[in-house]
Amino acid sequence: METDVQTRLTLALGRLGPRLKQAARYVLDHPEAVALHSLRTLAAQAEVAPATLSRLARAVDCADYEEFRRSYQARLTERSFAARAEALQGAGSGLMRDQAKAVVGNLDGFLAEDSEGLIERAARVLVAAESVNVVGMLSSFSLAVYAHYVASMALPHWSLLRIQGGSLADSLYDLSPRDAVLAFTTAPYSRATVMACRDAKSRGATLIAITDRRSSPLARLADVPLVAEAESPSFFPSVAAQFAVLEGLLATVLRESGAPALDKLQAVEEARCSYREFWDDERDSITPVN
Amino acid sequence: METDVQTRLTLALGRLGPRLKQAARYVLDHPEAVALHSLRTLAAQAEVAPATLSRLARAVDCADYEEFRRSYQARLTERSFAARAEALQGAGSGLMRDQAKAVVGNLDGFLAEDSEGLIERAARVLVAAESVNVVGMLSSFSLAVYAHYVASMALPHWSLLRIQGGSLADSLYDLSPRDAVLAFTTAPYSRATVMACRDAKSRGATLIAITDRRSSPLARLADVPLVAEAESPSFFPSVAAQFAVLEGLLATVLRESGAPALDKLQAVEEARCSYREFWDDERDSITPVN
DNA sequence: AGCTTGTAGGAACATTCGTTTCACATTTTT
DNA sequence: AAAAATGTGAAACGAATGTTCCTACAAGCT
Repeated sequence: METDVQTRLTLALGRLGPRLKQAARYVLDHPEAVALHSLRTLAAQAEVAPATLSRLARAVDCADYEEFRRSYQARLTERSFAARAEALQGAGSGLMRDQAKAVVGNLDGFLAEDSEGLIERAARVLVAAESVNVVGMLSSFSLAVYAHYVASMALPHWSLLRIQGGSLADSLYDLSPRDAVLAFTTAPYSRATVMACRDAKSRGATLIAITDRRSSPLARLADVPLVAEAESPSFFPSVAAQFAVLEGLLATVLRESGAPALDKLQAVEEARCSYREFWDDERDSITPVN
Repeated sequence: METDVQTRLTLALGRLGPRLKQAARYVLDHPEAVALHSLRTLAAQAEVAPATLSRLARAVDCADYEEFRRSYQARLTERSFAARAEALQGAGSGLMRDQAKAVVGNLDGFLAEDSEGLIERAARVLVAAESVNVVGMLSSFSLAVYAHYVASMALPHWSLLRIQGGSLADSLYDLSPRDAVLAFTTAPYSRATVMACRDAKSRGATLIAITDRRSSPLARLADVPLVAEAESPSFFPSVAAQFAVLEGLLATVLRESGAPALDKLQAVEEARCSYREFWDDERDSITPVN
């Protein structure tokens, strides 16, 4: 039986001690590092004693650390052959590659503008606002969900607007000029979202919009329009680039909100330790099926 | 002026002595050998004295042989979009720019593997499955929401698993080996998601997982693991790259499912024309405020 | 011829490599 | 509770690494 070292390593994870497991994790996540760096530098990267890696190699039935490493070198050369073949093949069949290229292109388009300045302005607005109302429908709903999730960990004055009774505009009746709206839309634009934003603006609220075109209804309406295209090789628009923009915005907001927000984030992180613990504990009892 | 070492080597070929030229030829023909083997073994392969390689490194303006080798290691690690990621760097050092770089980096990490093959395999599973169950919690919930949204337009046998009564495992009781699960997780891994997937696997269902590390519980459990890192300059993980992967997967699934799915998509598109119309009509009446 | 210049191989060098040993801490068993 | 078994890090070991001398050789010049 000639199984891959990477596979053997995965299977072995259960019966390894804590430090060996830590080393194995690092190796699983950074296979190329094994091939390219020395045992000692790899140990430093994994924050593990050199001897641990030597032991790890033998824990997966390698005679040597050298044998262990050779298998990763092989992996790397094979991979590069495959990549070369892929590159030679060109634009024909790589749907995933096209998708990735489109996403990077969309992101590029956003960065071409004064992205940093726009993000800063948007972040200041969101930090200063008395309440932030997140809106997004259809394909943009996932953006709204994500913004709400991150905010729920550190930003108490953020809330997600949901549809209730056909329209969500009702939720905005009590908006004041000191409030803000964070809205997401891509074509085809949701009637509900656009109407909610117009309503909010009419009440004096500040509007931050992440949208796909400068000509979109929200881009024209927004005080700070963040435009990232949704180009993709397939029928439906891509939201990945807009997610990147949203993440950048959220990161900036968290930085600007200072200590209180970060403290709260820390607290929530700690509260989640059970999950992390669970991950460590359970991995032993999970039996691979394939 | 920072040209590639391989290029500099080609240009230098003329002004090199016979043995140095012989060494240079071997290096040009076997670039990966420089990255993977030691100076001495490489010298043996090229049938050249060790010192010659040391000299060769300096002949192309490298301070060290180590610097020389590093450039070849980078070549191997180099990911298709690395150049563009570098280009994104630009002058400013803003948070948004770092975020964008991280996202592109995460995406590259995925493309570096046999991404196309994995996506194809995953797509075939999802198309063949009798039912597809989408699972994702916490920050990954947005991915699940998006997958469900796209599927709701064209793929009738897809459904989104939600928490009901504390656990979502209940929804999986009737899974058979002909069903599939599409799961999303990033650290900290949701207990509910992992348990649901273990349950599904124990019932024989096929598991497709988009996750952040090869050592994550789902990567180990999955029949087709799609690993895109969630690296980001801030505290919370980035899901943008995973969205790109998901979009690529969905696009492939739609292509594979053939005419029926596309017809349905078309129908839904038409049903949404009202929105598009609305957008066209309203654009004139909305007055920009900033 | 003699002298200079440039190139290459071999040996010695300090450094770094992977390995092993041993002592200590932790866990499990008796 | 004591004892055995296991996992781990620090230090020491020989082997291998990359570098730097030094010498030998060949070609070009006066």
